[in-house]
Formats: sequence, C-alpha cells, structure tokens
Amino acid sequence: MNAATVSLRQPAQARQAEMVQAVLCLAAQQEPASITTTDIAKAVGLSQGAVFRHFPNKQAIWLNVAQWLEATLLPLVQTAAQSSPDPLTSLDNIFHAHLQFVQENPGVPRFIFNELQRPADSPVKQQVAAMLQTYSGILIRVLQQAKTAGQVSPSLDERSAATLFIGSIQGLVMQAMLLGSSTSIQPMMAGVWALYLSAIRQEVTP
Amino acid sequence: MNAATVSLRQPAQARQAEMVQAVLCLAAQQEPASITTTDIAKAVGLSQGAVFRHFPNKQAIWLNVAQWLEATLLPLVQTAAQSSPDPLTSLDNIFHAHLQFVQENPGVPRFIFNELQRPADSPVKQQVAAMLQTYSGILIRVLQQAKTAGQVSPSLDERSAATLFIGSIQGLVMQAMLLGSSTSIQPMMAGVWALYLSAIRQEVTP
DNA sequence: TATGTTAGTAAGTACTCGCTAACATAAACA
DNA sequence: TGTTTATGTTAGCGAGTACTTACTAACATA
Repeated sequence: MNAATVSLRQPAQARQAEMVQAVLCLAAQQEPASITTTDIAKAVGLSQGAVFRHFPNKQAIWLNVAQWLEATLLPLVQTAAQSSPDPLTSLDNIFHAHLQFVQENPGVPRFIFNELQRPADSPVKQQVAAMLQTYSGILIRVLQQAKTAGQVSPSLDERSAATLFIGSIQGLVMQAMLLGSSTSIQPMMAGVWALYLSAIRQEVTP
Repeated sequence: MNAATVSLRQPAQARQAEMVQAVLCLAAQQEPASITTTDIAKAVGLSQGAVFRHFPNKQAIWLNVAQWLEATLLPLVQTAAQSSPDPLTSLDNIFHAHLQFVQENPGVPRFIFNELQRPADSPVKQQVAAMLQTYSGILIRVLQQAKTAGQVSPSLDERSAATLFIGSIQGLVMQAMLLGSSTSIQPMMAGVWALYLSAIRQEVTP
C-alpha cells in the first residue's frame, strides 16, 4: 500500500503480506490477469527482482492471496453463522458481513472470478474452490437449523437455497462492476435480501 | 471450429464469423484473457498474420464477439419475454432460454465475466454493459406486467427482482464453473427457479 | 487473355513477460 | 568488531506478445 513511508529492508513475512495486499489493491483497479510482477514490485516500492526473494514464482503469490482470502473470509462467515440463536438472524448477518467485506476489499470478487475460469488442475483454483465449498457447507448448516426451528419452508432444498444466496451476492457485485466503482450497492442490498428471505420462508415445491 | 474441413480462401465475412466462434470455443476451455491471436489463427486453420487481414487489431475481434453476443442473446430474451400472455410464464421462459443458451455456449459467461473487470472506458466492456442494461430493462418490464396482472406482490421492487434474477443464473453458472465442465447445472435449476418464484410472488416489505 | 482485387503466407519488428545470476549492503550475531 | 545472513539492486535471458511488411496464388471480370 504505502510504499515510500515504510523503511527499506523489511522481514520476509512482512513483505509477503505486503505483496498479497498489493495484489488485492491492484485487482480493485485492473483485471487480475493483467497484474505483472513489475506492478506488484512498484506497488510495494521494490525492484522487480526483489519479488522473487520472497516467492519462488508468480503462482505462489496468487496462491498466497487465495490463502489470505480463506483465512480472512471464512472466520468472518463462521462468526456470523454463530452470531445469534436465531438461524435467520445469523443468515442475515452472514449476508451483510460478506457484502461489507466485499465493499472493503473490492479486489476480492474480481480475484475469485478470475481464478474460477482457470483450468481445473490449477492449484490456485482448487484453493478458491475449496473455500467456496466450505462456505456453502456453512450456509447449508444454518439453513438446516432454520428448518428445524420452523423458520423456513419444511420442503426447502438447502443446496438450492445456498446457491441462490451466493447468487444474490454475486448479482449485487456484478451490478457494482457494471456501474463502476463509483456507485455503491447499498440501496439494492435491502431489496435483494428481502426477496431472498421470502424465497426461503415460503417455498413452493415445483 | 473445424479447421481442416473447410477449404482455404473464404470470403472475409465468413472468416470473421468463424473467428468470433473460435474465440467463444476457446473461451470455453481456457481463460479468455489468455487467448492469443495465434490461438485464434490455429483454431480456424490460418497463419497468425492472416488474422489481421480481417480485423484491424485484437480489440476489434473482442468487440465483434460482444456484438455477436448482443445480436444473439437479446432476441432470444425478447422472444421469450413475449412468448406468453402470462407474464410469469414468460419470465420462466426467459430463465430457461438463458440457461440453455449458456449451456450451449459455455464460453459466453467466461467472456462476460472477463470483460466486466476491464477498466471502465474499454469499448468492449461498454458494449457488454449496455447489453446487460437492455436485458435488465426487459426483465423489469415483464415484472411490471406481472405486477399489474396481480401475479406478484404489489410491493415488489422490480430492480431488486431483476438483480436477483440475473444473480440466480450467475449462481448456477458459478456452481458449474466450480465443479468443472463435467457436471451439469440441470438438477439445481428447478430448485433455484422455485425459490425465485416464491420470492417475487410473496414479497415482504422490509 | 490481361489486369486488378482479395485472401493468404512467412519472416521479422519492437516490446513485455516471468525468472535468474552476480553483486551490494544493512542487520543480526559470535 | 568481524562474519554471516537475509534482503535488496542491476542487468540480462529466453520465450512469447500484437502487429507489420514483402510477397504470392487464386479469383473475377473487361
């Protein structure tokens, strides 16, 4: 982030974290696929060669970003999932926590979108996919709790409900990417969430 | 597509169309940002230099893909939107027409995702964004018709409903990208659509 | 049959990419 | 304090990129 302010010659771990943040910062402004090691070096105020003192190759940087993402987003979701005895309130908290996280880290959704279209055997994609699977699992568990509590339709398909949950967030994020970073997704949020709630509350079997 | 089968020396227009299809075909297999002019040339069975006989530069190819997309997807949606006197049935038809189109052209969502993260001033992104705006407009009109017909909640916010509609499709597409091209999104479709229907039918104002 | 146009090739341009090796120096430590 | 080690710079590589140029074969038509 703040290249010149921090002194030269920092410990490796600090530099690594700095570069991971730099990637996310750059991803908020340009397409992640076009971020070069030179870009990253400039962002942290080093020469391009210095990048490879801290990472064996470029892929390792991206893998580190994915790991940071998992270590940051999942605890956020986990905490929100257990934030209330009322499962629907917990779900609400997950929704808003996720959207707040995305707004504070605009590079994240672009990073994820980018990784998901990689060939299947890419380790970075596998890391991201695994995280999203865990996320989905958390959602399904909360939805099951809501069902046993009688808060949602007894015929609710939790997997579909989890897909729609993630889709509703994606729809909002896409809207934001369409209109540019200038516009906030704040006004849309309430409307979409209200719709999702009534979807799972009174589901009609097909 | 089929490089060797078609004879050499085709008219310019046919070649352009061939290359547009080649891009979409390649986008189904690799990330669109990594598609090179050499890749395209190989796919249509020409030399790399020949690509620039038909397009002034690479960006023009991508713009052509975006235009093909608009000229193909929007009529599909328009037709579905007017397919029934019953607005909700029309909406259903849009949903399934879109998903069928995506399944038949797996490169399309990846192309769109890729373009949306470009800097705002890119003409290709503007083209794609404009198409999605038109799409959203069509959805909102059908939702308004459903409201006057008394088929959905009178307090429904059409813009949020349109966002959730697109989000629900995106959620399904993302699921497919996660699990790889092997898995179909067919089984999930019905569940998600049922959820969306009950969302707009009985909306509860926040 | 001669001539201009169109659609192709092959080789080359200038440039950027990820990555490396040789050298420098600040910080940590015996 | 002198040595070592970790963190940096500089210069350069090989491979690939979009795009250009000089040239050629096929086709249409006067």
